[in-house]
Amino acid sequence: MSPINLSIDCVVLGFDEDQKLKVLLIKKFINEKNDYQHALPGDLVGLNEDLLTGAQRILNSLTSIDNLFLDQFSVFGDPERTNDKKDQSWLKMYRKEPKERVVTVGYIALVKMEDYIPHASSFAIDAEWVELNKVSSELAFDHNLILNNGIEYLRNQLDHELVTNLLPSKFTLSQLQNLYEILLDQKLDKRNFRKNVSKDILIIKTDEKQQGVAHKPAHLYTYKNSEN
Amino acid sequence: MSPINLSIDCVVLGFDEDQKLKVLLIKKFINEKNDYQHALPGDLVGLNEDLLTGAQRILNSLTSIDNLFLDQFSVFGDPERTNDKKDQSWLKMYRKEPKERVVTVGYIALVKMEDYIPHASSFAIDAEWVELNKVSSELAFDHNLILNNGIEYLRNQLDHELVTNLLPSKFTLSQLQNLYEILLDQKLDKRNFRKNVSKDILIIKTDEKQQGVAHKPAHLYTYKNSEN
DNA sequence: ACAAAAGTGTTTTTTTTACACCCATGA
DNA sequence: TCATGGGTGTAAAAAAAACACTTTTGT
Repeated sequence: MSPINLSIDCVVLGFDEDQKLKVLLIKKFINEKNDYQHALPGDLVGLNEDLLTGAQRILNSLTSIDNLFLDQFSVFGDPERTNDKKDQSWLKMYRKEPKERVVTVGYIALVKMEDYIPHASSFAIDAEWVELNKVSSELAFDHNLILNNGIEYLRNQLDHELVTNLLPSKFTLSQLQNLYEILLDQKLDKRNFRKNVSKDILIIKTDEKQQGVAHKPAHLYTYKNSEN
Repeated sequence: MSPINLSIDCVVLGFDEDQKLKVLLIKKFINEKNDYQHALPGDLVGLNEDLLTGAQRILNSLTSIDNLFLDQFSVFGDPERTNDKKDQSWLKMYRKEPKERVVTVGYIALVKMEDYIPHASSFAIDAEWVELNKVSSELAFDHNLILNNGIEYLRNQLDHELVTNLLPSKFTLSQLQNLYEILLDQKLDKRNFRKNVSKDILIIKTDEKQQGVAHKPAHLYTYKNSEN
C-alpha cells in the first residue's frame, strides 16, 4: 500500500473571437458556505489507466472534444503541494484521505474554443474559460505554477501543424499570424512571417479568397496533413 | 488507499579515461538460481520526500557523490511497464505487492566518473559503469526507453558550465571539445568550437600549460563560476 | 628529424532581422 | 474617395559552416 496518490492536471488553452488566449478553469466549493476557488481540471489517475489515456479522459469529460494536442510537460511532487488550508478544506470534502500526498503530472492541451461546450464535472460547479491575464493568482494547490510551466512548454512546441489545427480548414495568413502572436504574446513581422510560412510545403494556397470583407480579400490557405 | 506506487529511476552518465560515455547500471538477481538482469538505479519515492530530494538520495546512496546535474525529464506510466515475466519475478522477491502498478519519474545525472566509488545498494548485487553501446537491450522494466529518453534530453541541455564540471578544475580546450564530442556522439570542428568557447566570458585562460606532453603543450583554462 | 597535438583566420553560406509602399474591396 | 487590412522584396547583420597550415614539445 502506497499512500502516494497520482493525479493529472490539464492546462487546456483555447482562444476565441475576442482574440484572447484563455485557459479552462473549473470552479469548486471549498466549504459548505459557498466559498469557492478556481483550479485546473484534474483528477486522480485510474488504477489501470495509461497516463495519456487518463489525460484524454479527464480532458474529454470536461470539454467533450477530441484534443488537438496533449502533451506531458512535467511532474509536480512537492509533498506540501496540497497542504494549504483552502486545499485541505476541499480535499476533506471530496477525498477519503485528504492528508495523503498527491503527486500530479501536468498535461497541456490546445483546443479550438468554438468547438467547446463546457460542462462541469462532478466536483466542479462550473467550468469556464478565463483570460490568461485575469487568472487568479490563488488557484488551488500549485496550479499557478503548473499553468505557467505549461504555457512556457507550449510556446516552445508551437509549429504550423499545431497552430493551423486551431483555425478553420481554410484560413488566411493573417489569421495564422494573429494566432501565433496571441500564443507567443509577441508581435511578429508580417513579411518575415510570410517568408517562413512560404517555406512550409504543407501550407497550401487555395484558389479561394475571403468574401465580403471591406478591404482587399485575403487568399485562403489550407494545411495539408501528411496523411492526406 | 491508492495502489499506484511512485518510483524514481536515475540515468547516471559518466565518462572516464578511456573516453567512453558510460551509464551506471545495477545488476540484480531475478530468481533464486542466480539469473540476473541489469537495471537503472531506482527506487520507490519516500512517503514524504520531495522528488528531487528523492532522486538525490537514490543517486547519492549509489554513488556517494554530490551530483553535478540532476534533472527530471519525463514520467513513465504505462500500466504494463512492470508486467514482463522477468520483472515480475524480481518484484515478487522484493516487493510486498508485486502486481501493483509503478509509475516512475526519470531523472538524469551527469557525474565525474573518477569521483565515483561504486557500492551496490540493498537489492543490487553490483553497480557498474557500462559503455552506452554495450548496454543490453533487455534492461529491467522499460529502462531502455528511459535511458534513451534521458540521453536525448541531456544532449539538449549541454552547456559549458555543465560540461566543464566534469573536467578537472584546469583543463585544455581539447579536453573540453573531446568531452562534447563524446556526449553528443558527434565530431566538432576545432576552430569553430574554439571560436564559440572564446565568446564565453566564464571560460578563462590561465597562465599555466600542460606539462611533460610529447607535443606542444596546451594552455589550461578554468571555468569561472558566477559565485566566485 | 620526426611524431603528435596545439593553435590560429578567412571565406562562404545560411539564417535572421529590419523596414515601407501599393492594392483590392466595401462602405 | 476613403478606410481597412492584404500583399510584396531587398539589404544588412548575425550566426553557422567549411577549410589547412604552422608551432612547440619530447623522443
